[in-house]
Amino acid sequence: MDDDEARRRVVDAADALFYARGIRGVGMDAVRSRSGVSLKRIYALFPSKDDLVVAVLRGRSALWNEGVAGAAAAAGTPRERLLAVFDFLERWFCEDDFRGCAFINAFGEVGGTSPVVADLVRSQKADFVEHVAALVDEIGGSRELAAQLALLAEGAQTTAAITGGGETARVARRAAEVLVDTELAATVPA
Amino acid sequence: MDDDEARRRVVDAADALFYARGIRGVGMDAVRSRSGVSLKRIYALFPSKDDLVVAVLRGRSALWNEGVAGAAAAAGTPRERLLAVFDFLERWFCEDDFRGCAFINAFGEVGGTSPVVADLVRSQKADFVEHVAALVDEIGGSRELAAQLALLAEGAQTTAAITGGGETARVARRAAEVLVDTELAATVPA
DNA sequence: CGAGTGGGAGAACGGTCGTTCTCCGCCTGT
DNA sequence: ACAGGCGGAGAACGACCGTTCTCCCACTCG
Repeated sequence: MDDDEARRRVVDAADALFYARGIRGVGMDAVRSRSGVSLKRIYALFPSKDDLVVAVLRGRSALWNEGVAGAAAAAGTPRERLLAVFDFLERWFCEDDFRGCAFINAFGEVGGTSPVVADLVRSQKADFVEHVAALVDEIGGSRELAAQLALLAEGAQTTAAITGGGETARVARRAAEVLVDTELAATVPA
Repeated sequence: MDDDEARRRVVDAADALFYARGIRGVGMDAVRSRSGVSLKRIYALFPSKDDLVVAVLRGRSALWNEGVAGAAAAAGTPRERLLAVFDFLERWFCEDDFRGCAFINAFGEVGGTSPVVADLVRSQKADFVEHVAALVDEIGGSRELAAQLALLAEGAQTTAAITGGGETARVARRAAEVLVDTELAATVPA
């Protein structure tokens, strides 16, 4: 097993454990058992648990950006591209191990004491707003509309985490449609 | 100092500490130092840390319900009563120690391992949706509208926690106005 | 085939956790 | 004044944490 493979296994194991039990709720021994990589090797790859946490969040970030971009790419019209994020959320919410947004969870748990995690979460959320803003721009929407849609997406994530169910994503999508169509009607009154 | 006073001090201290550093990030010694109540007495009042966590969340729940109801009561029209929750959020977001919704934070941190916390958070969020639904009912809105407004409020809380700033609440409020007015125009087309 | 080395398993270490216990000073009742 | 017990301070305890270290096996290279 080369370093890349070991790294991947460790990050995957840590991601699943952190996500299920919280960061402080999992010890490095648990990461070792699940990944099958020795403690010595883990510490050779990640000098501290904090570094591992950062690697896990970076991985989540890449996965999220890829998923959101993919959902947009698969849609036809600019309006559908914008709303596609909520379809992506619905698929995600229905996964059986769904437990909310890992960034929000991490921020709530250690954001107050770990500046590196707090910054990472902040930049991830800022990236998301930028993504939405770019799609909103395609239909001539305002930056405020982008912020509103992002709010809906965040709310859907936490609500789905707590109350469960993919219906939450559809509720958010319908709200988003109203906001989008209202803005479109106002700025381009046919 | 009687038991009620001691209980209040312990819960207040624990609330502030848990909120700032996360539940697992604060030891019982820290609760003792901040509350000025001896460890022995704390354990006489709360048999375990879990019981203390539950008491803290119940206190937050009471405070939240009271604040939300107060904001609604202070507003004039039914529409303003419904939107008042976002004004309440704005005032809250601007407090300098604001760090998001304690229920969401607790759920993310220990919801996966502590069923009692998970249930408490679920019921708190369900109560909030009921509160919104009652206000929505006053203006003849649908239950879906209530869910959408709740989503906006949740999203505003997490977004404000991460990116900071009370502007988030105003963005959410304006989105809520669009949703409310659209529904009103559809069901009661003057 | 035999010396050297890299990596695995897991013990060890210092620290902190939640919880309990010990000790002691102080109030009470008579 | 004095016995008795209540409650406070904080030491003690066992468990677990993040991190490091030791030991040993297995493989490489000559």
